Amino acid sequence: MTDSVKVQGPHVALLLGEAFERVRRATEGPRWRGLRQSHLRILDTIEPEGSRAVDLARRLRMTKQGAGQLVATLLRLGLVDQVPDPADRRARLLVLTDEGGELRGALEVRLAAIEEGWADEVGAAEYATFRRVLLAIAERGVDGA
Amino acid sequence: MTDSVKVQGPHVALLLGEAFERVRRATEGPRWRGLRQSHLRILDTIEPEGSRAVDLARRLRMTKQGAGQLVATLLRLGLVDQVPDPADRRARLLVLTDEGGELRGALEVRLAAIEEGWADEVGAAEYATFRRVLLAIAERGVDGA
DNA sequence: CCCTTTGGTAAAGTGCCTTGACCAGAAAGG
DNA sequence: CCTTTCTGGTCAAGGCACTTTACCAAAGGG
Repeated sequence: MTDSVKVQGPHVALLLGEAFERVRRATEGPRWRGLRQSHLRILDTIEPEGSRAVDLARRLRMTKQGAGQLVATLLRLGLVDQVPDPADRRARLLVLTDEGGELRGALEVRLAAIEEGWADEVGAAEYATFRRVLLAIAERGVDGA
Repeated sequence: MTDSVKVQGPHVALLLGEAFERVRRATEGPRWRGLRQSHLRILDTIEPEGSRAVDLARRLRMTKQGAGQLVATLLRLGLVDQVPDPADRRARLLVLTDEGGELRGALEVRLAAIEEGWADEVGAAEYATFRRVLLAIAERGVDGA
């Protein structure tokens, strides 16, 4: 029984899109080897023991071909490496190189700094709430989709 | 003096990206004429008195050519119309057709319903906070970008 | 009148991503 | 075993939202 919050102002799609574009701009560009958000997501999703391309694709909700192309770029840049999967001769495990790990670490630091800045502006408690709701939304999504 | 919220879990870029993709999926597809988020943003940005393409481009942070292409699609679909700008003979004002207005209205209704659903799940007060912080982030952005 | 600025268009290219087709190894059934 | 099906991966082609480069025509100020 929500008393109908009667949301106003720009709608969520615009706000989320705008906010996302802000972080995107802050985590792309030459300082990050020119990688796009999708590359960073791949980098971020690779597990310590190594991940198969098809698993990355599934988790990121894209085709294995799409993921394969992003991985190819990361391979070319020397940020990830391929090792044969001992459990399946078809598969290859993707692992971060030292350089890839460093980049991923730098990304985390950068994003943490951004979040700190935001928390400073709106207040720690408010930001904590924001993050909690955002997490819920990201996980559960939209009823009709 | 924020007592250093020490954020954890998936970082903001992932969360915002995921949340945005959710609303995106809920506002695209055949039910919406197959238009993408960028088309809907154009539709949403057109002002009642009519807007010039270059202004839309500026507000949406893209080149006028990019905006022009999206507008061309909307023209072809009969969702917007062009009228000469009385104040500048080079310019043309873009206005919503009845059909375009209806689509925009339907989009607003859909998004409001989504927000209602979220507010129900996390609580009205929490959602209000979420929205306020999101608005602040979307407006102010990131210090270093 | 220049000359610069500005709204718009045209053409070509870029890059993320998709679909479609295919191959090689795996997995399950006789 | 040997088939059938499934699955991890790659190659090739195309879609599509953009961008860059180049241009035209009107505006507007010295």
